[in-house]
Amino acid sequence: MPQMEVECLALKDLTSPRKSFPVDPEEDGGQSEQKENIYTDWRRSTPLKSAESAVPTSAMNRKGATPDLAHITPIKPTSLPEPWTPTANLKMLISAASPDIRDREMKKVLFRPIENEKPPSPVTVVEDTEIEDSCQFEAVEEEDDADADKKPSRKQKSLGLLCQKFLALYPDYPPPHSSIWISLDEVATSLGVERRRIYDIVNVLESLMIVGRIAKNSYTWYGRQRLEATLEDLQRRGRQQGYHLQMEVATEAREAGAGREDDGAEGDAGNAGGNRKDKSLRIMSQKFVMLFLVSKTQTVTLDAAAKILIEESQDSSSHSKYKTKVRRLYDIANVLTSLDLIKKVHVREERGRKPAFKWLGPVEFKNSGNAGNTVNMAAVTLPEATRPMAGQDLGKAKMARHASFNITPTSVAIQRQVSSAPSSPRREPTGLPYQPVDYSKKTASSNVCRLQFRNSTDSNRPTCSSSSPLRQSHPTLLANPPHPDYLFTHSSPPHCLAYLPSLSQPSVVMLYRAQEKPDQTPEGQRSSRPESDEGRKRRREERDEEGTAVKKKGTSVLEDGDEMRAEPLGKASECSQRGNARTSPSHPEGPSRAQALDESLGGDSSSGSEPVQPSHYLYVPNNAGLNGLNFLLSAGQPPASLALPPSGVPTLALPYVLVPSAALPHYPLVAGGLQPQGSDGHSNLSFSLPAVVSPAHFMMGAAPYSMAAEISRSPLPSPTATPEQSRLYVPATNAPHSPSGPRQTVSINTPELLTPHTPKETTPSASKAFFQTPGTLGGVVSSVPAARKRGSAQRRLDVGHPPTG
DNA sequence: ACATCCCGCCATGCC
DNA sequence: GGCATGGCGGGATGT
Repeated sequence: MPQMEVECLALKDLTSPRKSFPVDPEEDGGQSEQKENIYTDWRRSTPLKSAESAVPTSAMNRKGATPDLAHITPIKPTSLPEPWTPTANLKMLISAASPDIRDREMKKVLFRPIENEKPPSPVTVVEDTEIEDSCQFEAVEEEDDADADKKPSRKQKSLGLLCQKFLALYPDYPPPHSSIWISLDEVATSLGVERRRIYDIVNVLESLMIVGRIAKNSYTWYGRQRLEATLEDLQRRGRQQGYHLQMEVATEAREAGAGREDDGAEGDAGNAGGNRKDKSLRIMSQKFVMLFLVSKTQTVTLDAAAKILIEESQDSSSHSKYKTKVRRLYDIANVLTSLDLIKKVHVREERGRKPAFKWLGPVEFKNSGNAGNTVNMAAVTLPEATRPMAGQDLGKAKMARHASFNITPTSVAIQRQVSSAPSSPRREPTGLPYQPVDYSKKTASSNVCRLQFRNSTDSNRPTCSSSSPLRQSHPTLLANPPHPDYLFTHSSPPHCLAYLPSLSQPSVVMLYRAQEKPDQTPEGQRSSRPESDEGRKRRREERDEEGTAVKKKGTSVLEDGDEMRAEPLGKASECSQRGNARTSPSHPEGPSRAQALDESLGGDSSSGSEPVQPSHYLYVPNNAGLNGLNFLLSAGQPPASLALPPSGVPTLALPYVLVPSAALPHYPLVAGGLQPQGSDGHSNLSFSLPAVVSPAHFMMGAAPYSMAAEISRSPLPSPTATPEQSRLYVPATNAPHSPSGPRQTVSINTPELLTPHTPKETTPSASKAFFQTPGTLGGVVSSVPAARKRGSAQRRLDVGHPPTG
């Protein structure tokens, strides 16, 4: 049974011998709270998006598995030959795959999108940077294999890239109840970077509640579920703090306004001024975001931000402070850029241009009432327990900790308790909710998350995001399945059809009827999708475009220093273009994946919504095991609906059919190899499938995270499977690669075929390189491991004492 | 020359 | 004192 279920957990768990998680959620919670380390098992299980497919590498299991150790920060790495890394399996798989292909794909993928999109556009002016940036991120990894090793360029090591890799490891919208644990140490190892870097990323992510700190070395991944609520909250706080005024002022003269900003808050107020925390990147990140959210133009120059954030009060230090601040802002900006929340632009001034960042995220929140948003976002999806922030409550509480935020505690910042030293586990009443609890339960059974289908009709949107019909229909993972047996449950009558009793194998079958079009408007659909990679990418593209446009305009428009002015234009344009995304209250985030998908597919994106055929999705169990799985495709929905992210990122919630290779014939696929049968029910896949037939499995569309996990976990007998799987799991990175111009169809990889083409798949994640920071890791993932790199300090220490285990 | 920002020293704070 | 965090800024890299 356990096997069957979809797990949220990482493959590791699976792989690891002791996957079972003994811990009860509650228990943990209690104890663990106190002890950071307690979370032992959990941590281990950090599920990565990337999922390593379960490689037979039991060996891979984390360090030996000493439970204790495990949960504890793996400080001294026992040098195991291979430390378990979240991505280890993946890497292995990848490795298995031909490197050549990988590389090729990677490159293609990485580079293309951006290039394609932008190239034509004349816009050179302002944007350039943007492009560059994006390129940076995207460009990365591949090299590693070959030459990169030698010399990872600086860009390859950039925080932004690293962040993307990090993000790629986890789903944007994890199933509500599922908790995804993140072990900083593991992540650092898997990404091949030193912890210090991870802290930078995590701090920023934490500021947006994308992750939450649980204990030392342990974080929980929330993904973007709470993001909107968090942003809303930040916006509110920003206004309360008068940032908007400052922004205005700052632009022109930082004069007056500047002084008062929160700095005061920071510095003095409660914070005890001295706390480091006050200066924390986390807080700075929130403030920085606030600036965008309150800015009319939503464009903030680095300079202005730095000034505002600095207590200007101090002249003396100001200069050095300024520099430092700017440096930090770059760090933050890199992370935010990776999240697609901002993009770099330049504001023109007389003298020249000033670096600035433009907010790409949602600005308007539907429910102005904070609660509202949150509700949508988090609340709905998340079970109460989970619902994190929905309430500001939590947030407030958390926020309260920081003096800086005294004003309005917002949920947003999850403040780890300040007090909590690094080590202290902060446990918030609700904050953590998800994680442990359900999880453990599941885990007991084997940590499995079950998929649940929701009806579109249901009001609630499925998780996080907007309500898109698709999304709704999509299965989501449930933390607590009513029954262990069921893999899927359908929440609402309408669509969800069947759930399968637990099958012994990973194979699952699900039938589901597609609903007709959801009530929702097309937009809704789009928006619905929490933006995942695709969405983001999409947005990104759009933005770029708009940006371009804007810039063009902007160029003229922008005047010195006024970022703001520029903004308006941009905004307008944006609105027009993709109004939904941003503006639309409901979908602040942007076009949904579906849309993206559509577009990418070439299908009518616009229509995207439309045609939902009465689809039902089949999920075919594969007794055979993963090997058996060949396909996952959505039967009913229009291709468009399938959101295959260009990037290959898995969309979490798409309905699919999983068909065994044998079965394929039965299902008409239009795509590539398949014949278009088209019988209605089964839609044809418009995307091209490479070789559909391939026995190997391929998965179309991203599987829900959980699913992926599931699959992955299943033992893959055949090596072949692995590579693919890996792909499947491949998380979508953030948009780094936007779909290249052409919509790529869904790329399905056949195992053997792996090839190609489909850049999407190839998402960076695929390549191991992707995960590793160039340079850092030796070729092998594990390499790092032995000793995670210690901070310099530690290193020093180490020098004295070699790390013991 | 200037913009970025990696790297890692070292402070902070908890145990 | 050990360790986890993370502030900070020198100096390297990119353009």
